[in-house]
Amino acid sequence: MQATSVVEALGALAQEHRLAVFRQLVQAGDRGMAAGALAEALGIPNSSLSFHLAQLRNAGLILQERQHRSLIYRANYPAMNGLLVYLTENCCAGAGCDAGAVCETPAQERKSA
Amino acid sequence: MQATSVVEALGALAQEHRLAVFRQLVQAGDRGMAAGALAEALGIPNSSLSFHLAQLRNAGLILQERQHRSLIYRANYPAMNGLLVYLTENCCAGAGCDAGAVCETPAQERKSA
DNA sequence: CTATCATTTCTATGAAGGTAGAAATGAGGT
DNA sequence: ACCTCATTTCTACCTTCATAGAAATGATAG
Repeated sequence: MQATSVVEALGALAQEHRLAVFRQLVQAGDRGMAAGALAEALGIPNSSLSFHLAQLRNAGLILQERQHRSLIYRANYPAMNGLLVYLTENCCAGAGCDAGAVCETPAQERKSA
Repeated sequence: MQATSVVEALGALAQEHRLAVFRQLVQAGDRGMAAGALAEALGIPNSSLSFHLAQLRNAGLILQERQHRSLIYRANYPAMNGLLVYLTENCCAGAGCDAGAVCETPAQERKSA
């Protein structure tokens, strides 16, 4: 991962609403959530939410997919991991720190569970 | 860790220079670095760097300590871990993701090594 | 107590980010 | 074809952030 995209990703997360959106999607898992559902769940006006979703998407942190009438958003887990790894790279001058992926893409719950 | 402080921490890191500073300190380990050394290493004017250091410090990501004439800065590893953990909390709707501390405070290199 | 050095605060200026109502878009259903 | 609904783009406003030179601070050494 590159410094520029890390800054973008961090900047995308460094905002109350966007952090809430991202976490909601992280917790929603592979199933994702529609823009409208997010807006209602978090109490954010549609136009504002749309702005924030665009930022998160532009930063590569979330993925968009149309499903019938709604646009479904999902967390991009590999991107999140890249971020975490970047921050801890070469950590502590090599003093026994293990920096690795924290969360792999969930595979075992494709619209079942 | 609380949402507000997470936003602050992410905001602090979401800037080219501050991210560079933080990584430099993460890599410097427990030994830390003086403000002047950082300014020179990263090619940032003193006054600008001071502004950024204050932001990082205010966000709780770095620690300050006077050592003779210089102010030494060190990464706050527990704070960093809190951040990483927060992002991955309740990850993937409980689909087998292990979110935990990635880097503990380095203990084995106190001004030796 | 004074000189010196590292660092911070002050200041002004320019750029970027956040908000939310209203209008526009674009896909689906009938 | 038409209507409807979900979502996005447009717009305008205001707030916050980044920058860096110059002056001020605060600690140490002599």
